[in-house]
Amino acid sequence: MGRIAEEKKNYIMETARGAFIENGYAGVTMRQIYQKCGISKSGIYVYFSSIKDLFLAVLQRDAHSLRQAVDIEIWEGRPAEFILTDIMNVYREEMLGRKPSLARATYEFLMANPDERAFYRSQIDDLTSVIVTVIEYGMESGSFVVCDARAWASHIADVLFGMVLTVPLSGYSEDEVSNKLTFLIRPLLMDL
Amino acid sequence: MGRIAEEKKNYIMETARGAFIENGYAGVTMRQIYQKCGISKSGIYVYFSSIKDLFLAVLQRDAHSLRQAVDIEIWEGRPAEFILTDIMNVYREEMLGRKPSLARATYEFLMANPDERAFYRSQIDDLTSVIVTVIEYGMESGSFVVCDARAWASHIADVLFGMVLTVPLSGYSEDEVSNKLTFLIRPLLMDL
Amino acid sequence: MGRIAEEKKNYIMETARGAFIENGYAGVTMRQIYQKCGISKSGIYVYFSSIKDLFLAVLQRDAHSLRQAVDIEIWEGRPAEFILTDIMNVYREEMLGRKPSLARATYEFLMANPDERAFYRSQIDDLTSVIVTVIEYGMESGSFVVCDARAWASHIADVLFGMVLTVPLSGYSEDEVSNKLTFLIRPLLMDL
Amino acid sequence: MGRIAEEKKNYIMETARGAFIENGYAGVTMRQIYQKCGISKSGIYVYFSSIKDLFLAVLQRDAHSLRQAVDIEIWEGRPAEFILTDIMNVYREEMLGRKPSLARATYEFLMANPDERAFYRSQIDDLTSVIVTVIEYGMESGSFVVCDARAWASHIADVLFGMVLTVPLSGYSEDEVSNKLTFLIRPLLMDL
DNA sequence: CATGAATGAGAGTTCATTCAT
DNA sequence: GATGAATGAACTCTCATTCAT
Repeated sequence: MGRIAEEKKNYIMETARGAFIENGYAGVTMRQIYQKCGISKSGIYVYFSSIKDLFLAVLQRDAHSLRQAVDIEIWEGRPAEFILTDIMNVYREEMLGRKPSLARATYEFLMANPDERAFYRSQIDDLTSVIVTVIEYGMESGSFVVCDARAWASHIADVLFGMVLTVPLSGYSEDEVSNKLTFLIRPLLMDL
Repeated sequence: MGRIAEEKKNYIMETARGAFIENGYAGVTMRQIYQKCGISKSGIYVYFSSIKDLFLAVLQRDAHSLRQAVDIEIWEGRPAEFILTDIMNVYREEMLGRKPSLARATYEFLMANPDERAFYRSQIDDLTSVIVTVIEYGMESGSFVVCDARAWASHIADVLFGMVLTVPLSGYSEDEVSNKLTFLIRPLLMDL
Repeated sequence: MGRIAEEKKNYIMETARGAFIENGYAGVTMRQIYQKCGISKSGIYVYFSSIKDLFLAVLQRDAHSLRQAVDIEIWEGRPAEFILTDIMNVYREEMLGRKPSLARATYEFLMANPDERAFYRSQIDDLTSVIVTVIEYGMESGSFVVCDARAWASHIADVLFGMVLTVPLSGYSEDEVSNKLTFLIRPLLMDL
Repeated sequence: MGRIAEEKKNYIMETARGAFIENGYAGVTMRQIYQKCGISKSGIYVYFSSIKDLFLAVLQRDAHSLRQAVDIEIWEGRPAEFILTDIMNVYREEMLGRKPSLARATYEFLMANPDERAFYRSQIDDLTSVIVTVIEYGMESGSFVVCDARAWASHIADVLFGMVLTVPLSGYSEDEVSNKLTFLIRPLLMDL
C-alpha cells in the first residue's frame, strides 16, 4: 500500500471513529461513514472488507495508553494522589460525555462479537497495571497507605470501566460523579 | 381483556424476554419473537403496538424488588454481612450469565431511547436504598463499622450495575468476580 | 331491523361521515371509524359489509336537496338573484372548508369505484334542474336577462362542482372565491 | 450521474407516470412501479428516495407549457378564437381521458401533502396568464369583444381545471363537453 | 484505485376482514 | 347482536455487500 493509500485509510478510520462515537456500533451504517468521508459507497471496501473490520481497526488504533503519561509524571515527581486523580479525570470526562468515547460502540461490538472480547480484558489489565504503578509509587512516597496495590488497582479499573458505561444512563451530574470518584480512592489517601 | 388474552400476552412477554436476554434489544426482531411464539406477524400487534412497547412491558414486569426479601431477612435476624452477600450474589449470578439478564438489552434500549433513562436511575436508587437499609441494620447490630451508609450503598450499587455490564466482556472467572465483590464490601466488615 | 339497530346504524353513519369529511375516502380506516364510534372492531360489520358499503350509505343519506328550500323561496317571492346567490353561498362555504364537505371523499371513492359514477351525474343534474327553476323564475320576474336557462344552469353547476374540488388546492381566498362566483352569474343580471 | 443512469431514471419516471395516470397517487405502490420497470424493489431507491420524491419528479417533468405554442400561433397570425379553441381542446382531450392525465394523481397527492399546494396555484396562474395573452391579442385583432381579459382568463382557467377533475366522474359525452366549452367562451366572440 | 449501479433479504408496521364464541 | 382475537397480504423503506466498468 502506497503512502497516499495509507493516508486515505487513516482518514477513513478517523472519520468512522467519529461516527462510532456518536452512534455506537450497531447504530452506524456504511452510508453514514462514506457520506462523512465524502467517498463512494464502495470506496470503503477497498480498504476494509466489512464494518466489523473497520471497527476493529478503529478500536486498535484508539487504544490509548496512559502508561507513558504516567511514567513521565512519576519521573517528574508529581504527587501520587494527583496522578491518580489525573487518571480518574480522564475517565470522568468520558463518563460525562465531554470526551469522545468509544465505550458504547465497543460494548455493542463485543456483545455482538464474543470472539473479540479478549481485547476488552487486555484494556482493563492495561489500566490496572498503570494504576498499580501509581499506587506503589504513592506508597513508597508516603502519599498512600500501605495496601494490596494490585487488588485496589483492579477494583478502581473495574469501577471506571463500569461507570463509563452506566453514567450516561444514570444521568449522574458532574458533582455526583466527582463525589463518587473521590469516595472510591479516599481509602488510599494517607492523611484522612 | 379476557383471561385467555391475558395469558397470551404474558406468554408473548415471556418469550420475548428470552429473546431480549439472548440477543439484546437492537438484535431482536419482531420476526424472531413471533416465530418463537408460533403466532402470525401481526398477531403481536394485537397486544403490543411496537417493539419498544413490548420491551418496556417486559422491563417493567421484570423489575425485581429485593426490598421485600431483605426486609424478611432482617426481620428474621439474619446477620447483616450475610444479607449483603445475598444481594451481591444475585448480581454475581447475573454477571456470570447464570441468571438470565436483561442488562444488555436495557443498555441498548436506553441508548436508543434517551427519554426512558429515568427508569435506569430509579433502578439504581432502588438498589441503593435497599443496601442502605442493610448497612444501617449492620451498624446497629454491630456487624458493620460505622460509616456513611448512603455513600457506601450508592457506591456498591454503582459497582454492581457497572459489573453486570462489563463482566460478560471482561470474561472474569467466577473466582475473580467473587474476590472483587468481597473486596468491595470488606471495608464495611467489623472484624477485619 | 329493530328500532335500536336502526338508531345504531344511523349513529355509525353519522360518525363515519365525520371521518370521511376529515380524511377523504382512501384516508379513512375502519379503525378510525370504530374508535370514533366507540364500538368494537367487528361491530361495524354487523351493519355494513365493507367500507365501500358504509360510504355508499353515507353518501346516499347526505344527498342534500336544495329543491325544497328554493321552492319555498320562490313561493315567498324572494328576488331570483338573491336565491341564486343563496345557492352559490352554500357551495362557497364548502369550497372554503367552512361547511363540512364530502366532496373529496366522493371524488376519491368514485375514482376507485367507476361503477358508481352515475350517482355523481345525478347530483349535478339535480343541482342543474334547481338552478333552471331559479333562472326561469328570474326571467319571468324580470330580474334576469332572457337566456338559455338550461345551458346556463348546467354551466353554473359544473363550475360549482369543479371549484368545490379545486379551491382547497388552489388556496383561493374568500374574496377571490366571492369575486369568481359573482363574475360567473353577472351575465344573467338584468341591470348591468 | 452517467448517461445510462440518466436514461434509467427517465425510464422509471416514464413508467411511474403511467402508473400514476392509471391509478392516481394513493393507488400506486412501489411494487407496481418496480415490477412494471422490471427492476428490484430497492432499485428504485437508487434514484428516488421515496414515492413522494418520485411523484414530484414526474410532476415537474410533466408541467407542460402552452406558453411557447401560443406565442408561435400569435406570431403566425392565427385568429384568436382558434388559438383559444386549441387551448380548450388540450384540456378537453384530458377530460375525456384521451390524453393521459395526471390530474387525479395530482389531486390525491396535494390532498395528502398540503405543503406542496403552491404548485397547483402556480399551474392555474400559468394557464391564466397564457389565456390573458390570447384574449388581449383577440381584442386587438377585433376577434374578441372588449372585456376584462384577466377576469375572463382566470374564469376559463378555473373551469378547465375543475372539469378536468369532474368530467371523468360526471361521464359527460364528447358532445356535452364540447358544448360546454363552446358555451364558456361564446361571450368573448365578436360576431354573435 | 475507485465508483455507480444494483440487489436480496429483511426491517417494522398497518389494514380490512373473518371467525369462534 | 356483538366482540376480541387472529391473520395474510401488503405497505414503505434500509442495509451491507457485490460487480462490471
